[in-house]
Amino acid sequence: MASQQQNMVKKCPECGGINLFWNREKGEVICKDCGLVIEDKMVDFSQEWREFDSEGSEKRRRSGAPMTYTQYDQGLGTEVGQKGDLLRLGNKDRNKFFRLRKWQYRISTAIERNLKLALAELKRVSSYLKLPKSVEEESARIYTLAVQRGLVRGRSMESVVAGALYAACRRHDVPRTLDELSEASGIEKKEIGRTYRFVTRELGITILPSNPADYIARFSSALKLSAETQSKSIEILEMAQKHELTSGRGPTGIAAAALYVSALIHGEKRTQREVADVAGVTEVTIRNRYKELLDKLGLEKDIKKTKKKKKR
DNA sequence: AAGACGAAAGTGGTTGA
DNA sequence: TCAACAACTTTCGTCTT
Repeated sequence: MASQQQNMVKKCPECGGINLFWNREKGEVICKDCGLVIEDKMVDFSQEWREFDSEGSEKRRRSGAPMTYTQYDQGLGTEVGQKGDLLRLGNKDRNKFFRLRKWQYRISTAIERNLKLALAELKRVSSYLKLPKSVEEESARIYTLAVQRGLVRGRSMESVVAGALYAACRRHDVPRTLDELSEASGIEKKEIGRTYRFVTRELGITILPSNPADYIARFSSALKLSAETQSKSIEILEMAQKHELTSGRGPTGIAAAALYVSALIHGEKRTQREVADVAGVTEVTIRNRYKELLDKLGLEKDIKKTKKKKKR
């Protein structure tokens, strides 16, 4: 959880300058000395407050007691308001009772019902994808905000749930591909992408382009590759980034190609088809990236070496 | 026969006038 | 708002192992 906050950038890795500018809108850090855009894992923690401030001051009371967004009533009781219960309560609890009822009163029944259904769906998809609890929480929060803003209108509930999950995955550096979300939720890929973009834009959530390296571990284990192959592919990725082969390209394609090359080098050959399937890209894309990697990084020798070794 | 490779046409999204 | 554009996909034919 805290890992994302730990590696904040203090110095520019390029020129060592400390004159850094944090662009909150884009979630980027820019070095004013050399102009380098430092891509660091960064989460904008500020918008949570902005969202609630704009809703009204009374909502800020949620700071304090831990609440969970994965329950539609946020962990508070649902049967608040039964008059019979009130008589049995002491003074202290009576205050609590009034607070809770006041809280609940503010939530219209329509939103409540929507949330109840949506969060059930969210949990279903989340457990299907084996997502960590933190991501589930985050996506539930995003969805709740979306509902409060009326962003669900005109869109299917399921697609917004999928969009929120996708956004949460990206923010927590546990990326799932759109294909995986699509399979788990039964929503079309482009629909998820659309609502994802819409929701994040409307809520002012900034999301960094996902890092290809984040995919490696998952793809690697899906292909049953060795740990050496895995770490080699990370090395390849780092080299590729230095040669500016990664910008503008789909991260999954790059990760897949790096893994494919790495597997060749270590004599753990997988077909392009196999790698393409787990990465959710086509063989053609892998071929293109693969070719670029060989051209710019001069990896041909390494591959030839392992071929010769095999013959002996 | 299966996998690797490459060309051509199509798709959805971004960008710039 | 529309057209140009880049990245990626689909499809299909050819070459290699």
